[in-house]
Amino acid sequence: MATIDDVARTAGVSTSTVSYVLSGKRPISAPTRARVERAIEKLGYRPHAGARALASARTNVIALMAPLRVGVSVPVIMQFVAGVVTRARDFDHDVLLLTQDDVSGLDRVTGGSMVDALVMMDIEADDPRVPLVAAAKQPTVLIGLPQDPEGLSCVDLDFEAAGRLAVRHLAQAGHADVALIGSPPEVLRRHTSYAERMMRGLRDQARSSGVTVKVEACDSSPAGAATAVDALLSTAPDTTGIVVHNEGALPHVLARLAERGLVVGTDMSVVAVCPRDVALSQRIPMTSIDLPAEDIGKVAVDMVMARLEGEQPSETRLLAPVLTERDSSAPGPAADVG
Amino acid sequence: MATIDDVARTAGVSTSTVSYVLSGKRPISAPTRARVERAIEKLGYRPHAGARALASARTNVIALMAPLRVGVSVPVIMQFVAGVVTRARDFDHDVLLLTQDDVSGLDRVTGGSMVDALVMMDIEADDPRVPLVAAAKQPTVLIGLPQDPEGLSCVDLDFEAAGRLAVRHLAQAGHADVALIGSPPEVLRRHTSYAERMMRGLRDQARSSGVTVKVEACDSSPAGAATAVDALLSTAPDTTGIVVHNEGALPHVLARLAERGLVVGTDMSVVAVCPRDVALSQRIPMTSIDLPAEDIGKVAVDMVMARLEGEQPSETRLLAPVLTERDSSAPGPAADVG
DNA sequence: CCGGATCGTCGAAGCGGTTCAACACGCTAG
DNA sequence: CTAGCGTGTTGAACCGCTTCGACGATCCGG
Repeated sequence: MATIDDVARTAGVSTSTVSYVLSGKRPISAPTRARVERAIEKLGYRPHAGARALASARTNVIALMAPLRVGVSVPVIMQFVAGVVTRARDFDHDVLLLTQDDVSGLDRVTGGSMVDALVMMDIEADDPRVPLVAAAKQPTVLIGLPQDPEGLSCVDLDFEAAGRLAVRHLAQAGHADVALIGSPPEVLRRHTSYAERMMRGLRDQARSSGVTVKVEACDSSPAGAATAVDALLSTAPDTTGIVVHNEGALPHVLARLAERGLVVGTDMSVVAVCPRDVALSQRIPMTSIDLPAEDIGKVAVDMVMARLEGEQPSETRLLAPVLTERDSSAPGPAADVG
Repeated sequence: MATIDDVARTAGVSTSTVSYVLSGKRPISAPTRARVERAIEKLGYRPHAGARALASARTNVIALMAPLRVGVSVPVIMQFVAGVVTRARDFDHDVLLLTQDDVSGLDRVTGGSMVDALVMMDIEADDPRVPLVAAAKQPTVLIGLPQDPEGLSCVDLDFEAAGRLAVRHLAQAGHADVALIGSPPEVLRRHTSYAERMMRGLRDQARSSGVTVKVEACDSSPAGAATAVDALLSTAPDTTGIVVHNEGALPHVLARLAERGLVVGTDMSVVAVCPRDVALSQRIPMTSIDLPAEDIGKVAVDMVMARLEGEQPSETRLLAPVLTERDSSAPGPAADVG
């Protein structure tokens, strides 16, 4: 591999000049720049990342900590990841991937100066990683909200608003009894905050819209979905509107409703909270509140980069939910008959 | 951040001694080692990754190039990734994540010495990335097979054997007319080799088992699956055994079969080629040939690490397929009646 | 015609590790 | 008693790049 000295020699300039051509931090005359660039081209020179990191205290790498295994729905994770990686490239950064459970990885990458910044997904209410990154010298952005987001940078969908929006949509369509089929019990147990925020919004809006709301936790398996649907329909048989906030369970919920002879979009209105493509790949196109995972990932990177440049203060950003009506929801019992 | 010199000073030794304590490359007496370790502990010292990379020409990072977007099924990708990341940690390496389409990323990370080695997923027959990594100084392992794997390291499921196994299973169960519902057309168009290897094995075994085999490409959408099923059943109405090699389409294929009044596991035997958990989360537990994505990822890392240590020659490893009988396959028309 | 900016370039000092040759020391063998 | 050896430790060179202070040249106004 050619070094910067090789380039300098073949261009007939000093190494610092080459460095300045590369970084643009000092003015270089056009002819000199041209000679240097020709030399770089000719030698196929690539700056050594380690040397650069050592000298400049910048790695141009950000760490992304993602849950590679359980619970959270896989397509959603991938979209977050895709968003983060592509946006990072826009800032000329690469992404180092850490798994959620590798808590010591935080120390490793921050303490070892392997990365300039961190993005962490799937934050729990009382997340053990939060104090660690708060102590790190690298800025961090959390995807999801911990108990106390004070002084931290966070992004997420505004699930509380999403809950309100879903209920408002159903209530306005004339549904008087609605339900949530939500996250698996273990997610609730971990107090992943989105589930709780969702429920809060749901209940708020139910109260002010004057509708009843029943909540069922739901395993992502076919059996779990069946159990939840059955439980719901036996304890709240008047339910005509369901919000499903569980991508994994969604197809199985729909299957169970069908098995019980309920036609979604006619007998039962269903609003899904999930990524657009998941909503579109069900047996019928689902009315849904989009979970813009890729966008959230991108925003996370934008925020972390902002903090890396200027000394932006930390902030938490909640993205407004958007509901798209498709074929799975329809007017309910109390609807004005046009 | 404390440096190695700080540690040396507080331990009362030279920096090289600290370095040797850390690396174990020279014998250090117990008392000295203890003093150094205490100092490290006390100062919370972490070696600077960049400095280390510069001096040792080793980054302890491997690059993983994964398709973060289309085509290939998302859960499978995640399992590959999870396998790679966890196994990399066993070798004290971290993972830098590149997207498939970021071809220039290869140059960047190899030329810039950002990584010690590479793992690339989703290799196509005539993959443009192959010549690039072949020219790189870092060893590379491909997940999937290019046209000519000569001189390259590759891992994959032995799809040809999987095809044979699937047909043999169905043929032995008494099915005389079988079919493949396979990858989306665009995957075939890219000549991703697994699809072709699968078909080859399928046809080979069909010939020697004396059964007919019909092949349908299949989009992963509900509509695509319906089209494929309908086409199959109209052009080959005698089909009683289907191999589905398309995780995304699998649920929709099953749904369409049900819509047409065919009971899977009775009227129609279906063998899925997919990860175990996908097979288990369908409407009924599927007889399947496991696609051990996580294992493949791990093997890829093992191979790449082996090449990093000794000067192992490159090799290609095909994992033997395993078929697990569950509820979606049953004896067919020609079965001996017990 | 001179003093002082301005512009472009350079030299050298780090950045924080690894590693090699060398050395001090206490032993054993001759 | 000395030559020779192994063990444990050290000093210093080096890895490839960034960046700061300085310097020569050119240009301006006075």
